[in-house]
Amino acid sequence: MEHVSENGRQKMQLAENSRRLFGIKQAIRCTSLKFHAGQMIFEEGQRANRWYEVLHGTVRTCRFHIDGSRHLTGFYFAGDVFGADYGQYGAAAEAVTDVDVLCYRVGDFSSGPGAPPPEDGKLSILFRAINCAQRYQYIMGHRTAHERLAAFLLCLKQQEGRSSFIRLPMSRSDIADFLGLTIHTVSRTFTELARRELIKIDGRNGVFILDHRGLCDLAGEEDGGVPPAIGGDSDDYPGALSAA
Amino acid sequence: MEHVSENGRQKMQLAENSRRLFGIKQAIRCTSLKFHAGQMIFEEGQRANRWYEVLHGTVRTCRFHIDGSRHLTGFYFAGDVFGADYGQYGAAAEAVTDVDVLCYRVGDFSSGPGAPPPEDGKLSILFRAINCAQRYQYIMGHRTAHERLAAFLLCLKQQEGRSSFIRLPMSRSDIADFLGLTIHTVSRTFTELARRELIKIDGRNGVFILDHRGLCDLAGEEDGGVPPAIGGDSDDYPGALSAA
DNA sequence: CGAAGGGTTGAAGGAAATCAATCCGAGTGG
DNA sequence: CCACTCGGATTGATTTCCTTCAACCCTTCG
Repeated sequence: MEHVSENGRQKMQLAENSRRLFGIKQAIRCTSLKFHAGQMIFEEGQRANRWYEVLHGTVRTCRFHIDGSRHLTGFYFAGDVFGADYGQYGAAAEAVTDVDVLCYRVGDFSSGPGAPPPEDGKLSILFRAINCAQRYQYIMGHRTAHERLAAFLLCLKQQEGRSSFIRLPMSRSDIADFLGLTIHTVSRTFTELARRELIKIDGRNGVFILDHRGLCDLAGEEDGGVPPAIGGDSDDYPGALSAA
Repeated sequence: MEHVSENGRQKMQLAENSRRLFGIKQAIRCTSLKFHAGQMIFEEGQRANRWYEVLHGTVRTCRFHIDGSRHLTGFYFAGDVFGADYGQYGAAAEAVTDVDVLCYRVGDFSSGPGAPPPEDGKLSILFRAINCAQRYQYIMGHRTAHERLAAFLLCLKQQEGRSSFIRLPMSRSDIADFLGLTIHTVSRTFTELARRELIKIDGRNGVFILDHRGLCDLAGEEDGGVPPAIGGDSDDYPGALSAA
């Protein structure tokens, strides 16, 4: 796991080519953008008000743990879509090579005569599905069994609300097959977390979170699974230089 | 990793409650279904013509390697959405507990006056995003470095088309942070795969696939990353008993 | 030419898989 | 009621694999 000291965020230099593509792209307004290798496209935690389609080149999405270690959640090539997050971006996006992308605005997607507001529309269902997938991608990014199980429990706790009790409807075998571990390691790790008084095991199908903060530390997270909002709420492209 | 001999697919017993929810669910037709713990909701490879929202209970999605080992790609609780795949389901869905779900038909989603066909509509962009996420979830389900790298290369090969040459625009460090390994292990594994004559390394940014079949075996896959279509193409609910 | 960054390779230590045994609770039947 | 079985879960001992630490190679660039 590499420790990346500073994401060299060079001056953004993008050739803007805004237009409406009637017929070709179903009348969704999209903007053609260019990024150079290494450039940041959006940051983790920013409001997710755009998403992107790769036309040419390679893009990576990445998250950082509090210890500085980096985890890439995906590579995107020509034809792939990235950044379709719900609410805020769960990972930053950076250009691996020089890239050309199409940038769609979320508002334009679901707007139209009589269209529901974007937050409540039918599209939100799909965004929620994407968020589910990314939530789990994130857990798998953790290296050790302790970190994975801690992240998993924090993820479940989010579902449960504020209660310190977490129901575990699935078997140890399910948890193991999900986290990419064996039931032995899962069981041992549960025991170990209980020994450290981070959790208290309540039968087969439940645990109490005793030390939420400790679990977060172990999982390498700031808080209970949701990355903190660090980006601004501006609707304009952050730091973009309009080449108009 | 558990070896599941047979997915006891009991007689499906679902209380159907078809209706149109105008106003509440944006006029999308959805059906309320019930499944008992352990029941299959849909199979891997089936045509993905429905997706689901959990109302109550827990659902898991899983894939099987050719060696019989199982990998769960996600758990879904009340409010979560699953099955929103593009083309065919990338993983089977099973009820962990007794569950109530809402079942949406893909066709009904994007249909309407003047709507584009579902395969080509703007919604397909979001489905593709979901597929991207799931593709990578699958890779992370592999246990050893050999399996992960093999699955990763096969995934890239899919992008490249039929050529046996794969471009690797990203650094070893990127690959490591993506696969949850160190650059040392990645480098060693590349060398080892080359020694076994499964691949041939071509500089830093390219490899040739010498033994596609061998890589598939190593990755535990049937073919180059895409699960084979095993399900039928019927638009009706497979094996469902209408409780009308 | 020398420095720097990415990549490869070797040796040693540690974490998880594997092999194996035991425990525990639920369900069953005597 | 108790013995028995069965599946899931826990725990211990050993092996395997990956990480870590370290050194070195190669290419690029000033």
